[in-house]
Amino acid sequence: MNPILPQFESVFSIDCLIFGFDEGELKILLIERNEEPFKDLWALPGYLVGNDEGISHAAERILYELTGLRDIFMDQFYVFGEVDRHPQGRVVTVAYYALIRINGIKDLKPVTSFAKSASWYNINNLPEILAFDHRSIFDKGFEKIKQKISYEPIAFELLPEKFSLTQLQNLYEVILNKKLDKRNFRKKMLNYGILKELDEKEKGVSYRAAKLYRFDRRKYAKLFKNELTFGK
Amino acid sequence: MNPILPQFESVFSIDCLIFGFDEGELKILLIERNEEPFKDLWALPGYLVGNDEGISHAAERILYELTGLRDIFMDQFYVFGEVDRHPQGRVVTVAYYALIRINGIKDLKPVTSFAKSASWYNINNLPEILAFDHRSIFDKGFEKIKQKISYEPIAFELLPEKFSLTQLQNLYEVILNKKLDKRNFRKKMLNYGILKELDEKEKGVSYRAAKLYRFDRRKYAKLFKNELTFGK
DNA sequence: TTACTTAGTGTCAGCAATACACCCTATATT
DNA sequence: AATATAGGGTGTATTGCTGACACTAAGTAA
Repeated sequence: MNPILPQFESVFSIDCLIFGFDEGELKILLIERNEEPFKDLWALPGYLVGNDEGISHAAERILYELTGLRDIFMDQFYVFGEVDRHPQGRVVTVAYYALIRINGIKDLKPVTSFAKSASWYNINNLPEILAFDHRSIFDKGFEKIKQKISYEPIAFELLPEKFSLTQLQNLYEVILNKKLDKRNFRKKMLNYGILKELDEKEKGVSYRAAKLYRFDRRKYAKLFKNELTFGK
Repeated sequence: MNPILPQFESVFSIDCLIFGFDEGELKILLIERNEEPFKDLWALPGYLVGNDEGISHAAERILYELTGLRDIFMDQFYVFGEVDRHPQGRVVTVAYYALIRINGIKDLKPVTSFAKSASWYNINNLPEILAFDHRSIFDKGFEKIKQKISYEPIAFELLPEKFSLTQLQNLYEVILNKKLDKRNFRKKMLNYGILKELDEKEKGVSYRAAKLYRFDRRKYAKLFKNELTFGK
């Protein structure tokens, strides 16, 4: 029943937490495995690192192969290296998160043979069981994102180029898992001075259209002064 | 000149940034290599992870072998996995930082054969050249510590159990690399309510002795509410 | 007793964080 | 044309934290 796969001594892999924000929901991309072990279970997309391939290169390659996307915001956040985390040998995995803009690309075709499908899951509604230790990887990565969103402008990586303040606030609310006050949120965001107000408005809504903004990377650089809590 | 060492295909190692605070200076522990490659150069203490050994276990073991210390505050902070970072093969290294209390243990005897000595270096006065990519590892790790000290109570891991506010402030100043105002620092620290004032005073000083404090882990738990910047 | 060295303390101003509720505007419906 | 609907957009008062700033207190050593 369980076909014996080639045994390996010690290899590295990359596993990716690919976050996307769509229709007010924060989602991650999972693949349905088509191979043992954990055949038919959902897993984080990931793959082995080549023998002559740098870790960060591998991460970008694997993301590209799965999503067709390049130049994506991604960073490693933890290494999972317990001896028994892979039933067939020693696999140390470097976990990355990636933040992508889901525009039209909701349904990604799995490119790799070991997956039979890929789909987006709301982070509050993941499959009960994930393959390997992928549940812990998710937990740890989501924690990081939560922390990071409070002091780095990662939210903008998840939104379209042009977005409304309401969209931005929704994203913060979903990640932080709490309601924020609309007036305070806007005051604070606009005060940072890192948003550029555009001459455009939302389209296709059946109510008053909201102004659109763009993240101003240039101005953001200035904000780097507030890195540290202590003043004098 | 350069003896050929056994070639390996793909292994992983741990490298440790071991921070200590002593006599008002922040230091890290370096070893002087006794083996090629980079013989006679200074390097971060580290070693290969065993084939049947978990990453975190290896980190603790390696730290123990080098310092004789257990139950130390340590955490991984980054993986360095470029193909050419080790001249003799593919070595992916998981970098950890560890924070230890230097009490009497200033001079550690190297336990491993590949080191001929170990010593503490002031972080502002490291050797010009470190082995491998250890300089980048230091830079990245020190950045993390800097950030972390502003929102997690890691400073206390570096101080003795009982410490004065002046000691604590010195440590912050050294890590953040700036002078802090004494009154503001004390006000802020004491307001957090995570310090327990003791009935003891400094001893052996030739001036007015300072009150000693202890970090109150229990009360700290409460402070976890301030994790996120947004209130309502 | 004096000199020296570090410990220890309070206030004010400015700004950011929070709490809170109503009118505006674009579209869809009748 | 009038009305309903749904989300867009706005201001103020309070409170608490941050940061600037300088002198006295206490202990030791000579």
